[in-house]
Amino acid sequence: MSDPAKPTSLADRITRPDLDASSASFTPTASSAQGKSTSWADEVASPVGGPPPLNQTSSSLIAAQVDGQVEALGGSPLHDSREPEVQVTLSQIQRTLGDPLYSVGSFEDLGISPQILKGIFSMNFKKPSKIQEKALPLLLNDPPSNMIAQSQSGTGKTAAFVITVLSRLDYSKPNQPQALCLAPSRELARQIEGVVKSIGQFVDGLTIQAAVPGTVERGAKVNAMVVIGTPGTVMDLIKRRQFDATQMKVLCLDEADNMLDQQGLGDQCLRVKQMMPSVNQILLFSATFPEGVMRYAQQFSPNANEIKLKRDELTVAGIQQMYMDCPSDEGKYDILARLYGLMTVGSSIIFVKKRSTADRIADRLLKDGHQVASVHGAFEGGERDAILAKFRLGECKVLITTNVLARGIDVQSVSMVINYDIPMKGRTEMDPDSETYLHRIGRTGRFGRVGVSISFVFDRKSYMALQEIAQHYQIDLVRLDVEEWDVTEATIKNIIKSSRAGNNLKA
DNA sequence: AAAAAAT
Repeated sequence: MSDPAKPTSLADRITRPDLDASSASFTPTASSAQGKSTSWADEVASPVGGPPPLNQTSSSLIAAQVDGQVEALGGSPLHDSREPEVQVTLSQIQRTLGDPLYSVGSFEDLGISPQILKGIFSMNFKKPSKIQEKALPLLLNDPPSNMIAQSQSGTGKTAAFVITVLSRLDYSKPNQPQALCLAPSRELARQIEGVVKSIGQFVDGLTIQAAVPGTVERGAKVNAMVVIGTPGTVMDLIKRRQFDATQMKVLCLDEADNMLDQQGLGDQCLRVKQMMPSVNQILLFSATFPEGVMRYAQQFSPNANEIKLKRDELTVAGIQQMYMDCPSDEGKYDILARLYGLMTVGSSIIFVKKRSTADRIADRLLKDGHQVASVHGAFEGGERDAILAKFRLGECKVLITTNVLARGIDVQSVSMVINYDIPMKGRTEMDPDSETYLHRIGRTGRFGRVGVSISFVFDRKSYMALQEIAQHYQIDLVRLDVEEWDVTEATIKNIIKSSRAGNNLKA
């Protein structure tokens, strides 16, 4: 699409066939439209063959938008009017059973036990979120039916399946594993374990156990009613006969698209499922279900009721998505260091691609006098638990990590997420990873709060990757200008302050 | 490349 009749230096540099500035999802800033900045990203965004880009974003506008969002939250961040409508598809079986497809207005209407209800309210849940009000009647209906449920990050998927699991247990068999939840990382499994403990704290006789590396001694038995684990460890324990899975009733995969898609993980999940002959309810939950994986998911969880979202309904409105273009790959570090002050207003997570980058950046920030921690798969299990515990407590406010923490982790004080490296699929580095992007930024803006995500781009490839992600979700990203640091800083600060106000609403 | 299992 670049015009060969106009072989400008710009066109030479950016041979970009499908970029049309008029349809680009990026929102250029004032400086780019004025041609003031010389950044290559501006050049990409400026007309190659199309009309000049619109110029509508200013920091004051951003601040106003964010203020409006905080306003819209009202008194309850748990009840977010911005959540999109979900599309519910009933399985054939469900249709013949009559129509349980109503929304409950309150947790009391679900008919769950008073003990579980007490646990729900003790977690400060007041009303069911959109996904909860749609999914729970189907999940709790008898006989049990399978479910594939999609909902945005931070809208209460975990609580939905935990309530279901607790409602399915036979409390006369305290030493018999009856429900299994699997997650793609140790940290997420631990977190779910915590939610089960919280919601189940008033349930008499409930037993809960984590099955992640290092939690089950060799030769010891897994004999809790609810087991939460990672696939490898669980498979291992079943094979060694430390874990009797024969009476298992409910199998739940959190981050199901990741669990079924990823080579290795998918195999392990399938094998675990095959070792559980009496399972009668298979639950798959995620914020993302790419089409290819969805088909496999439907095989894994046959005849499931489905709750789906459209692609452009996946992003959470409370997350202000921004980007910053950096002078070079190495130049990203200086920008990051300059952002440190803002990162500690709330808590922040910095995502990088490689473990080695996480180590390198963490070391350098520490040397430069900044307090940060890093965590990734090379750390020993106990150490990983300890670092995350510190982060949750706010004792450590800046965490540098890999995709290990991209999914599911719920730390409500996180007001900023930085994509130091844009997430990419595969080894070839050609495919932007839209799903991982969405999950990463979903670490902030949870349960109706506001947050900021800043993605670093530094060359044509990284810019185009981000551009593609923005187009995938049909969203605008706001450009932060390195040249106008004061404005940039004020803009971010404004949003983060709103985020903290949002937190206070909960109290 | 990272993750998830150890061996």
